[in-house]
Amino acid sequence: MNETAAPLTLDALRTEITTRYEALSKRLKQIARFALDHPNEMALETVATIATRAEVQPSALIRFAQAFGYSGFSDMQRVFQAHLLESAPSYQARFRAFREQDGAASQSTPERVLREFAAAGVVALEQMQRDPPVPALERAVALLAQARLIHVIGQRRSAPVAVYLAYALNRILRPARLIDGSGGMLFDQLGSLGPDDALIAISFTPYAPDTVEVAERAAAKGVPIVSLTDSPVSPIARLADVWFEIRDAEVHGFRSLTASLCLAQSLAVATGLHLEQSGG
Amino acid sequence: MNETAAPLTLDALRTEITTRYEALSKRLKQIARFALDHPNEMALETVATIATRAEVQPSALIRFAQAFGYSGFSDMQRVFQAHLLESAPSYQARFRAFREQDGAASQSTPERVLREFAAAGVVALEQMQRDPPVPALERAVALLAQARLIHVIGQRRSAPVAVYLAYALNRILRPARLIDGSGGMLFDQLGSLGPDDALIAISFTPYAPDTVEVAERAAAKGVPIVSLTDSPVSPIARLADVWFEIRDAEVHGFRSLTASLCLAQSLAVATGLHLEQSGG
DNA sequence: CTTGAATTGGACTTCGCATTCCAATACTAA
DNA sequence: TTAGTATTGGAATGCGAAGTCCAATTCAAG
Repeated sequence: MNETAAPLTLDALRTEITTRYEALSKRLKQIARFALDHPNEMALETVATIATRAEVQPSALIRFAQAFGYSGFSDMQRVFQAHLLESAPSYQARFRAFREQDGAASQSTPERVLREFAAAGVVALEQMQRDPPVPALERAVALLAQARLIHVIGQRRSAPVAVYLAYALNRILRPARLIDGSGGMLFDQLGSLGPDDALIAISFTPYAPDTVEVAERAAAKGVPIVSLTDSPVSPIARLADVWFEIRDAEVHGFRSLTASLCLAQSLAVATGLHLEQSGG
Repeated sequence: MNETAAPLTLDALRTEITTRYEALSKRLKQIARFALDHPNEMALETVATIATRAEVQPSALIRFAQAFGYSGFSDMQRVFQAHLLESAPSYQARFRAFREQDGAASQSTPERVLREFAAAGVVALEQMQRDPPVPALERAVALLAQARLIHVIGQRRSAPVAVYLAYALNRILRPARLIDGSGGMLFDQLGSLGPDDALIAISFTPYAPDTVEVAERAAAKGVPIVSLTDSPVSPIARLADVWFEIRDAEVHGFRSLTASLCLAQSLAVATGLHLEQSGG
């Protein structure tokens, strides 16, 4: 048994394995090679399975893990799993990692809050950059470019996004109208909705009932719908012709709007450019 | 038990979950959402752990897997694991592909626009993180925490920020009122303004005249003002007790709102935490 | 060879997991 | 309401996994 502290990252473990490789016994060398060559199997398979693949005894794997300071195989396996998560496009894991690294922080100073929101926003935007919803964007742009009048609805936390879209669409000369239900006339505003129009609906859990109902009525009238929402099973996603799944981070119980607004802005500007380029 | 063949890929499973979602029972819906939202946990964690996270019974997870044609949970989990393995190596390649393509930018595709906005947002947020306006934040929080009623004004591109602030402040139980001038009653809404209140004014070049005038009238009445603006020489910065200089990036003639909203959000949440911590 | 130490194989034990099952509960329809 | 049905919670089960241990084997040194 070795007394070194067990490596916490796969990189550290790799280094450790490499440097100590020559000193290992025959069987442990065999496992070391396998671990370096097949990190994914190390992350996902059971001891028995890996033992078979590597052509060693299960117990040898436990010894190997213990030789590198882990309490057992499962303990070491976590390192391999964590690595898999990091390299996968999982922004939640990375965000959690960030917050934990931030660590000691007992108090929530305004500065800390700001830093957290900024960090969450960066992660969300990077995620969106890495994995942009291209087909949806293109279809949405085409749809919005030819609509006679674009109606926009979004309530509570989605209201700012709706307000922004209405503003931006008007600026690029696409007639847009915000359905804000002021004066209790929410559904009265729907009178003029027709199949030549388009509706942009924005809603996140818990979905505002009014938004859902507006989308339902519009769908019934054959109005094309573009949805910004958070899940494929959202009520407004299933009604939509084009829908975007937006993963905004949540800090202190408040969802960020960073990704939503970035998408809204892109939608408006891309529509504008589309019109320009097609001689609009 | 369902007789459909169990989906073999995560994409197929996602589709299956989505289409059958409405027909699922309450608990199964809950699991469906969790599975769609946290594919990585589904891949790596044990039934017991996932059950805890998703707030369901372990047995419900087995039922869920079986409802989708799998023999048990472990069977379904393999699909999530396979996906993790696939996406892990490819992510690096995709990222590289993006950066290379970035160079030869001839056309403005929707994808490019989205990427530009995301990149601009990241830069703005990183700058804010690097150089956070701590003293202003702290003074603003103190000011907002003791205001009787908080009035918020912001027009055009600043409107979303104002809408968001009004929403968020109300959520943390700080009475807030949006001055939106609907029905042409902009200045009529100022009647109740008093020195116990506070005004948050948001405006960027070219400064909306109405916003400036509201700020001026408020200042004349001795109302404390917090300004979000873009320059120390902005008309609403001069009038303010606390002001923030926000440098949001501009892409294709459209200023991003990323930094503004990040600050707005931090302001609201920090105020909320301040009240909690001081026993409000 | 012989001896002692290190390494290894593999049966055994223990523990924790996925899965089952049934009683309790929540719905639904009459 | 009430009866019947679907859904759910959670204890009980059995199985398979990780981890232990010791006898067998290999290796090194004299």
